[in-house]
Amino acid sequence: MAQPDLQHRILEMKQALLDRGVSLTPRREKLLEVLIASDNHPSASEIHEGVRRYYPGTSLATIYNTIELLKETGQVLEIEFSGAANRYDGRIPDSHPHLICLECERVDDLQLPEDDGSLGEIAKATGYQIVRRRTDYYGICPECQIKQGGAAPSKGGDSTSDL
Amino acid sequence: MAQPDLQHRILEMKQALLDRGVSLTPRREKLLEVLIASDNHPSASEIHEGVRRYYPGTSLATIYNTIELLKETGQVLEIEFSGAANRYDGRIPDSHPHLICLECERVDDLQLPEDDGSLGEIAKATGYQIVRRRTDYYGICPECQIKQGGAAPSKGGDSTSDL
DNA sequence: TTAAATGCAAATTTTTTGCGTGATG
DNA sequence: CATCACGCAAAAAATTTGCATTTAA
Repeated sequence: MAQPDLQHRILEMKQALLDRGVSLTPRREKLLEVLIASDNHPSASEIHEGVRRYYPGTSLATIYNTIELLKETGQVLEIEFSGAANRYDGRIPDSHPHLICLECERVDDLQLPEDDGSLGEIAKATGYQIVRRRTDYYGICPECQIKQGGAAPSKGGDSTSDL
Repeated sequence: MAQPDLQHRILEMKQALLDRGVSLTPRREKLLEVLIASDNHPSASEIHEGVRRYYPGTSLATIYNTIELLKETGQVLEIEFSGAANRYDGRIPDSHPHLICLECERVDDLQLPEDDGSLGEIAKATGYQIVRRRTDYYGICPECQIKQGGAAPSKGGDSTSDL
């Protein structure tokens, strides 16, 4: 759970905060730990609960406040949702695609590389100055497929091509 | 403004609603018109204002209600945002990429084709049953670049490769 | 006349903000 | 002692829901 690269990420984030001139309070350090330890892109509320186990008095506003600092320093990727709470990716803070389960709301990283070359082409074709890309794949995760009574996901089942 | 294909889209949407068994009330017909007439992916509130010009008593709840029907019949694409209102694409209701201006919040369709073949590969690689994809490019639109005092967008300027 | 459509207002949810207090360098 | 961190509570904003009424097939 405390893999070396995850520890390294925590150090990176701490350094980024220090470089920005803010102080590393115990609550903030704990927040970084909780964020990085989570396997599933936690929401602000989930981070709050995690921090509260160690600092029960912590308020949600402080969580949002610190997340804002992390966003400003490029140390966390905010995955925005409309009806639901936003989710945060501290392990890989740069834009990358995600898989989102419509059933259980889990968010997984997608490891396949994106075609970054197309960004330049799109800028050229549209005149937009492009800052970042968001790509999400919405579907049903393997666990939820099983729960729904379907056969095993079988790694290559019939993917709907509904889009 | 009332291009033939746009008229056709309205007819398609009406038929889809009828097929679903709901009635085409005047308010709903006007909503379709407003949605399709808008060049810039209107929000529920903007649609509301448009409908209100003809039916002043219309409530926002009715707008949301009808949008929900359109979503259920696959006749509108909802582009969700966290801090801001969701936007709706009735002209092209199937998943396709969008360009979103961080400055003025305009939303443009991106015409470049997406690689749909990769959906199957991703399903195979992850076990997810994939339903749809969302791809958004966030940046600064040509107009806002000019307003910000930069040189003309020049169709191919330095696109930031920040992501 | 039965069910659907609608307006209105309240409720929900997430995130932000204002203000006062306390810790810290 | 001046600033930053923080808790608390209120505010904001978008969307949903409950309920009563009107409309319409």
